[in-house]
Amino acid sequence: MTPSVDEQIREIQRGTVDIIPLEELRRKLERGHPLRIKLGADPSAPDLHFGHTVVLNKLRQFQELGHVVIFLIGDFTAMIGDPTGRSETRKPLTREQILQNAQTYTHQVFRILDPQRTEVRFNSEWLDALSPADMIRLCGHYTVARLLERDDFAKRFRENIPIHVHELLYPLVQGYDSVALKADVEVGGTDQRFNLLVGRELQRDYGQEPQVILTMPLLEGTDGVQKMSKSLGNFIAITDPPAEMYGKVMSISDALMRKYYELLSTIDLARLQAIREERVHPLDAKKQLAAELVTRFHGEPAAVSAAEDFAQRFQRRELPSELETFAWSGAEDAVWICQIIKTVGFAKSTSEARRLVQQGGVRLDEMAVTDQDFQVPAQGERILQVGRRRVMKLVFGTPAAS
RNA sequence: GGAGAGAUACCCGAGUGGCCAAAGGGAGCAGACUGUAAAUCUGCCGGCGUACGCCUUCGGAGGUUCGAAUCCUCCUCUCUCCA
Repeated sequence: MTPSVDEQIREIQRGTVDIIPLEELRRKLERGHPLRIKLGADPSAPDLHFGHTVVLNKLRQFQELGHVVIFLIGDFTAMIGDPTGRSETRKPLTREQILQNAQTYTHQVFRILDPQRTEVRFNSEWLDALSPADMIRLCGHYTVARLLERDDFAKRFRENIPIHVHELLYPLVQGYDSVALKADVEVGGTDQRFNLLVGRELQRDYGQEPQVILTMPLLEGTDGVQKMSKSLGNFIAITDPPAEMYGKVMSISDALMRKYYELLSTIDLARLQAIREERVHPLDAKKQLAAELVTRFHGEPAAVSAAEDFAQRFQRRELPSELETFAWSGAEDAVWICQIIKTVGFAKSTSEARRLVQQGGVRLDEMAVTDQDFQVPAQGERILQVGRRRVMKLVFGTPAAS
C-alpha cells in the first residue's frame, strides 16, 4: 500500500538541501496521483560518477513511492554549451555523439533507476520545433533583471566579465523544458537552484501549476575540496572496476568519508548516527562504506574480493594475487631498468624512470633497486613494482625472438 | 571606428636583454609517517644512457644583437574602455 503523505515527505526530505516550497509538495502528494519528477541531464560527459548518484538515489526513492521519473537528456542544450562554468568554449558535439553519449548515459542510469517508472525524453523534441518567433516570445516571459539575480551572472556583471547572450538564454530554455513536460517536481544539485526556479516561474507564466524544486548537496570529489567532476579528475565512476572503486573510497579523508556516508550510503539511521558521533573506528567505517558502494554497482562477491585484495596489497603490503603480465620480446641478454620502466608504461620518459629509481620507488622481485644503471638479466620472470600501486610481471625470452 | 591591456611549462602566475629550462603556488609523482587515511615533512616535477653537456620550449612568423621570454615589425587570438 501507498505510504501516507507524512511518511513520503519524511523520506523525500532525507538528505535534501531545499524543497521549495514544501507545502506545495504536500498538496501535490495529497492528490494521490503519481507525480512527474524531472531531472535534466547533460549528455556531454556520458560516464556517471558518485556525484550524479546523489540525485539519482533521490529519484529512485520517488519511484519507490510510486512516482514517475522523467529523465530528460539535454541534447539541444548540449549543442549550445554550458552556461555555468567559465569554460566558454565547449566543443560542439555532433548529433551522433550526443545520441551515443545519451545511450551510454541511460544505460548507466538504469543501474539506479527503475526503467519501468522512468520516461526518457530529449529536449530537442520540442526545442527544435521552436521558431525564432517562438523563441522571442519565450524571452518575453522573463526579464534580464531576474536573470541577473543568478549569482554567477551577478558576479560577472559586477566585475565586467563578459556574459554571452546565449548564456542568459540557457536558464530560460531549461525552464521551458519544465513547461513542455508539465513537471510536478524538478530535482537537481544545489548549483541548479536558480535554473530550477526559472522553470517554476515560467510554468506559472504559461498558466501551469508551478513545479516544486528539490535540491541535493553537491558531493565533493576525492580531493575533498572541489565538487566531484570528471574534468577535475577527482571522481569515482560507477563503472570503475571493483578494486579501483574500493581503493578510491579507502583513500579519502575521514572527514570526507562522513560526508559520503550522508550522501551515498543507504544504511539505517541508527548506524549513520553512530558514524556521525565517531563511535565507529574510522577505518572500519570506511571499509564498510567501500564495501557497500562496490556491492551496489558490482555485487557482493566483487566487494568481498576487492576488500581482500586491498588488505593483501596495501595493509599487508603483499603482492596482489592476480598480476598483469608483460611479455618482453627482445634478444638482449640484459635490459636497462629505466628502459623497462618506460617501455612498460610506468614512466613517460627514461628521465622520469631514472628519477623514480633515484627516489627509491622501484622494486624488482620485491627488492629495492637503487642503482639507476642497473641491468636486468633478460631471463625468466620478474616482478616489477613502481611506487605503491603499479605492479607488473615481466616475462622474458618470448619465443618469438628466439 | 578609436584608445589601451594581455597571450609564459598540466593549471594559476612572476620574469621586461645575459646569472632563465624560466620565481612562487596548485595539481601530479616518489620517499618518510600512517589506517594505501587525511594532515605534515623531504625530494622530484621539458627531453636526451647516465652529462658544471646537448636539444626543444615562453601565442605565430620574421628582424635587431656576440646573446631575446624580455627590444623592433607584421600576423592570430583574448579582454577592457570610449564611440
